[in-house]
Amino acid sequence: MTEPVPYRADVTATTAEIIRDHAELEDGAETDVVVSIAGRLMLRRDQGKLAFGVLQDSTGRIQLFAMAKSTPDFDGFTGLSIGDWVLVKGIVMNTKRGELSVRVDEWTVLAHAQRSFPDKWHGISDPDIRYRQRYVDLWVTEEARTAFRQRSAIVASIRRWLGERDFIEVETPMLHPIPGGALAKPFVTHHNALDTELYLRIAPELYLKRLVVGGMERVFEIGRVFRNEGMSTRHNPEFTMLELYWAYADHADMMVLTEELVEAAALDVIGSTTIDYDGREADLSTPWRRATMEELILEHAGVEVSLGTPMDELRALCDKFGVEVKDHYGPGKLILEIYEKTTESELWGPIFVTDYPVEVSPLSREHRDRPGYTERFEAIVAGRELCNGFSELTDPAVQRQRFEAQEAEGAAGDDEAMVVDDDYIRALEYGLPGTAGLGIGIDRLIMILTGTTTIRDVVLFPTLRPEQVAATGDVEAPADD
RNA sequence: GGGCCGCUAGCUCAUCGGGUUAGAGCAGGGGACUUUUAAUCCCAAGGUGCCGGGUUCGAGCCCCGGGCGGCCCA
Repeated sequence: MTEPVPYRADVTATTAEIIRDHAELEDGAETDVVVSIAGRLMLRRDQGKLAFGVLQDSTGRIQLFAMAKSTPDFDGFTGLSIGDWVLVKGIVMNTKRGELSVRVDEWTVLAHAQRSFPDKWHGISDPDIRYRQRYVDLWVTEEARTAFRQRSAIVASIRRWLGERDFIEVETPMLHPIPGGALAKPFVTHHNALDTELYLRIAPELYLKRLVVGGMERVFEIGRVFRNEGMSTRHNPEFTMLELYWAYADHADMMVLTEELVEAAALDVIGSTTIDYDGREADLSTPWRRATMEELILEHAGVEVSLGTPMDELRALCDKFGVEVKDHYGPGKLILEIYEKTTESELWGPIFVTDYPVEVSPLSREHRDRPGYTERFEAIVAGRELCNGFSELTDPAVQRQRFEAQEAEGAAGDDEAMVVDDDYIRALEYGLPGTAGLGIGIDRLIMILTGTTTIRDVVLFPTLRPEQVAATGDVEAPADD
């Protein structure tokens, strides 16, 4: 047992409030304003019969000023460790050198830091420690605090914006009997009571569209999805997705909504539509450019392709560009592969890439003017794939064919292919009006708006290999298998 | 999965053509100091050099295997 800490503390002010309310205080002046503030002691400078400290709370930092003649247990105060939580009560004052301070007239330890805090100047530079011990990183890394505060603000802004437009927020299952709604490998788990396999959702899509069938004309969900795939600076196995569905609207409406939503979030949180990202600028102001996938392939790869292009020609192009293809790939898949290999990484955006082939878009409705293509778009913003949206496929018979085509791909070895979801088809049979859908990667959006190039810097606890430190007492060693 | 790079004290980093006892700052412990700003000064302490093999009279350093991380690629 270590020393007990108080159950509660009476805090009357934050450091930010004090700084805001006393900006004009003259050097050496004292006020009669008494405050109680709490936080961690981040720095301490003992000076004989005086001591200075820096207290940090969730809003900022302020100096503490202690005097041997007036601070109770002065020696105890100067004996505090960096990282200790303290409650300090005293007047607001300014030192002779003009540093706004709280005089330590009373103080209480709220918790002792039993472990040494990181270097007070360099902080933590080891990314592994930053991610594994976020509880320390958040104290010592200003950028981390800022990023997560902004993350919260962005999500709140999106919720508000959608609420103002009569979208209602829902929560659909994360445990799916059939993984669906995206082309991705799921995590598998087991439900004991039902004795059945369940999958962590790879997308909420099919449930949300069931809700449109159920009469929820404008519906959205912000939640975690899980994909059992590799990790990188832009992929975490679990990430946050916004999906929304809008009855009576089509993909063109949805592109307008998308660009307006992103613009609004940027203005709301960043205060600007111009962002610096990875040393380059992007202008998020509406409208964004729209171009078909094939137009963009022509621009960037210099080749003209379409679903009418002979298969051997498409295969030859894939070969030329170094794309690995499988025998069962149709022309739509080949065009997508060419796009991804030659064009996608060249795009900076914001831009809507439109008219994806039916073959690679099993849930999208066929384009009203271009057979074989869909009314689907993805947005590229600051070189990142940000979202995916389309006019939803509403015809149950066609949806069944698409699912079956997917199953055939699965049989051919594609482990990301979809399987038939009979209940979803049953829902469509009850009638789904023309509806537009959208999925936005919230983590990616936050990266773009906050200028962060690693998803791990916008996810509080990114997925890491489990730590295995035996004997140090840091982490229990896992039992041998 | 492949390539490159890294791993030294709680944290940030040194050290070397293989050579007594692996250094420093910060943090932590002692002490000095009545206006500091990463305060300063003095003292003491702090290490399985990621792990396991190998080469060598001698390995933190060279070689092999493994672990973890980063970046790039698939």
